[in-house]
Order: sequence, then structure tokens, then C-alpha cells
Amino acid sequence: MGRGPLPVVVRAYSTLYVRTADDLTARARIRAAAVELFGEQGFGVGLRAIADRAGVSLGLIRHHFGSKDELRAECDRYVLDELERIQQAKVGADDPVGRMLVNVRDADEVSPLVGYLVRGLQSGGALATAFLERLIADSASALADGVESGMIKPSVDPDARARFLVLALVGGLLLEYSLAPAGEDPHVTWRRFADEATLPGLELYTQGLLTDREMLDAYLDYVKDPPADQAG
Amino acid sequence: MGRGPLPVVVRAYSTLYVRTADDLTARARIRAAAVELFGEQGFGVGLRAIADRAGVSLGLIRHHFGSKDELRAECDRYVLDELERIQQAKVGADDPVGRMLVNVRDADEVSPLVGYLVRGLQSGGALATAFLERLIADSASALADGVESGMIKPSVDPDARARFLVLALVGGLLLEYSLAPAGEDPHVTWRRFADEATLPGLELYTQGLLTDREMLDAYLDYVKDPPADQAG
DNA sequence: GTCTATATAATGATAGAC
DNA sequence: GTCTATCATTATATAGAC
Repeated sequence: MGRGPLPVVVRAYSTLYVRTADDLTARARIRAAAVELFGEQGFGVGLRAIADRAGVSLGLIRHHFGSKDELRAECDRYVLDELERIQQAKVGADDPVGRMLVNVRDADEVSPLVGYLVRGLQSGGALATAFLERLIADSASALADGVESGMIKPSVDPDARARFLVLALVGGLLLEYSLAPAGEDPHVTWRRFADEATLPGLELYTQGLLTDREMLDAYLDYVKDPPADQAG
Repeated sequence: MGRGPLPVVVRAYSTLYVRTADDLTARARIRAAAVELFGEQGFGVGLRAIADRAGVSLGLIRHHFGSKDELRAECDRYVLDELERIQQAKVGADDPVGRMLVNVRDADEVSPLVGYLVRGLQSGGALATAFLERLIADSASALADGVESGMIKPSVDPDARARFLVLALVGGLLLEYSLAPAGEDPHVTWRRFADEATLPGLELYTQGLLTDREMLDAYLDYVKDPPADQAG
């Protein structure tokens, strides 16, 4: 590891969302307005509000996207692609655990995308499934690397562990959003979760919670030899 | 601990939701229908659908509850009270860690309440705040008991740890719901999460994840003596 | 490509009869 | 307490002018 307390991350996504609305075509303005408003107010937001923010008429949304569902689907694809692009820029991070933790600690300048992603995860649907399954697969791979290099302890079920860790971390972040004051900047909420979660997270990852193996061993026995009245 | 692999829990809530709709007053039927439909389809569901399921007219909802918001508020209070009642029946559980884990493993026959709770947690609002803050306080207390009795390792920030653990566990469960097929029985989803999460959860709680203290110590140093360009 | 105007359906709120 | 009938608003979807 370098000098810093946590792995340093390549910050190469400064051109993500800083184009002003004027530079975009009407179609792109509509999509950008939809991503913002869906993220700020949820998917119940009306097409008129989107048209207003984009500075276009209601009819033009219909012309370009056909229906609200198709607009939503295009926003899903767009957000997923942008997040993929951002993650590619971060691949320079220097170790597997760092890649996982750093995604919680460092996430600037992506507020509209984060807000939309949060809404999408809360609502389920295609975006949530695609995003989480990809994240779980990436984490499983990173954890396997860590096990091989000796940084991470092995697990009796590595895939289940990767899934559990991702759901817990992302789910905790999501709950932080649910508890946040309405209308708070997504970036502020994200940052607060990072501040609150890093210490107990590292502590848990380092020392665990229980002082002995009794419960784990009991459960492993239970799985191997379940009680008769529970067997299928 | 007794013979079983996990602490056995008093199952004393069999009268929770098994009254048939016919036994209830119209007001209670409306509330029950609202809890079910809000849980199944979210808070966007119309008052007409609720009236239909309750077997009453639209006007009667207005007569008893005044507005949709007031109906929603009453459902919040009702669900929170019922969950409190269920938890009281479980207080017989015999150790603090068991109380925490068992809430994930054992949760039968409360599907409508769980469905509503999940929607409430995803939407934020009064129910989510009240439920989580209470759960965090209970868990902090249980963890403190466990530390005192030697079952749980101490933490440098016990309150932050309790909050982190609750948000992670509840948030993971919430994400399982987001990923579940639309319309799946909440109980089935809950059970699947318990099956998937118990092993990696116990493993993480028992052995942690990292093989050495390097990252934790580095972060503790970082907190104690932050870099100049980050100081406020 | 972009707009205005309108159709159609659904919502919550209300008034008043029984 | 319970109902029917209606209002005002808002949603998306559509048609057609420029």
C-alpha cells in the first residue's frame, strides 16, 4: 500500500455530468432532465415536469421516446452505462479490498446518477438486477484474488459471502437514503454513510464480532444434519 | 446454549393476523386491506382498490379516515404497534446475539406486516425512522450486554457499530425484496434471505474478513491525524 | 423537430341520500 | 354508518399544425 491510509483512486471522470444543458440536443436534455427528476422525486414524477425542466414540450417527449416506460428504460440503460464507464476509470485501484471499500468512500460529482440508482434499487426492476449482479460478480472475483494473495480469509461458500457483503453494504447505503431528509443532495447522504460506516465496517472486517466459534460451528452442524421436522 | 443450533424463540404471536376479514368492523377491514395493498403494490395504490378489497365503498374510507394521508398514517401506527407486540413476545430469547440473528431467521406468518414494512422502509418517512431507530437502540443495548458477558468483542465506537450492523442487515433484506420477482409472497423472500445470509453472516461475525489489522490501524491513524488538504 | 390542442382514463375529494 | 353520484385535478396518450 502507498502512503495514504486507503488506496488512492484514479479520478478520471470529471467530464461526466458537467456539460451544461445548453450544449445537449433536445433528446439528451430530456433524458438528463428525466434522470434528475426521477432521482429527486421518484418514478411517479410526471412527464410535464420533465418537459418543463428540459425546456421542451410534452409532445416532444412522446416524439422522441414514445412512452414514459420507454423513457424510463432509456434512462436505465444510460445510468448503467455511465456507472460502468466510471468504474472502468477506477480499475487502477491497487488491491481488491480497496476496490470494494473505496467505492463507498469515494464517490464525488455523480449526484444525479446516484440519486437515480438509489431510486432504481429501491424499486427493483431491470436496473437493480443488472447493477447488483454485476457488482456481486466483480466483488466475488476481487475477494477470490484477495484470498489467493493472503489478504482475505477463505470462506466455506465464497459466492454466498460475496452476495451477502454486497447486499449488506449497498443495502445499508440505501437505508441511509431512506432516513435522509427529503431533498438532501445525494452526494451529502453518500458521504455521511461513508463517514459513519468506514470505521465499524473495517472493525467488523478485521476482528469480527463474536469471541468464539460456537454459533458458527453449531450452524454448520445444523446445515449438515438438519432436524427431522424441517427436512423437505 | 440448549440442544438446538440456534436459540429457540417463543412463538406466541399466532393470533396476529389469522382473524378472517368477516370478524372485523368495516373500519378495521379497511385498515387491513390498506396494509395488504400498500404492501403488495406500494403506496401509489388507489383508494378504490382498497375499498374493493375491504368490501366497502369509496365514501366510507373518507368517512372513517378523512384522507389517503391519514389512512396511511394510521397504517403506519398499526404496523409499528403490531411489530412491537410481536417483538415483546420474543423477548424470551435467551441471549443478545441470538435476539439479533433470530429476527432474521424466524419470521413466520407476518407477511402483510412485512410487506408493508418493506415498502415503508424503501419510501422513508415516519415508519422507517421510528422502526430503525428503535431497532438500532435495541441492538446497541443487546450488543453492550454481549460485550459485558464476554460473547461480543468490544468496539471503539459501540453506537456506530450497532447502527452499521442494523442498517447492513435490514438493508440487505430490503435489497433481497427489490430483487425478488414481482408479487412474490413477502414471507418467501424473507425466508430466502435468511437461508442465504445466515452462513456468510455468522462466518463474518466469527472470523471477520481481513487477515491482518493493517487497514483498520491505517484508518484509525487517518481519523486521528487527517491530511492537511482534507481538514475543515 | 417542435409545438398546441385535445382525448381518455384514473385519481382523491366532496356532497348529499338513506 | 354506509352508500351513490359527481367534481376537479392530473396523468398519459394522441392528432395534427407549422
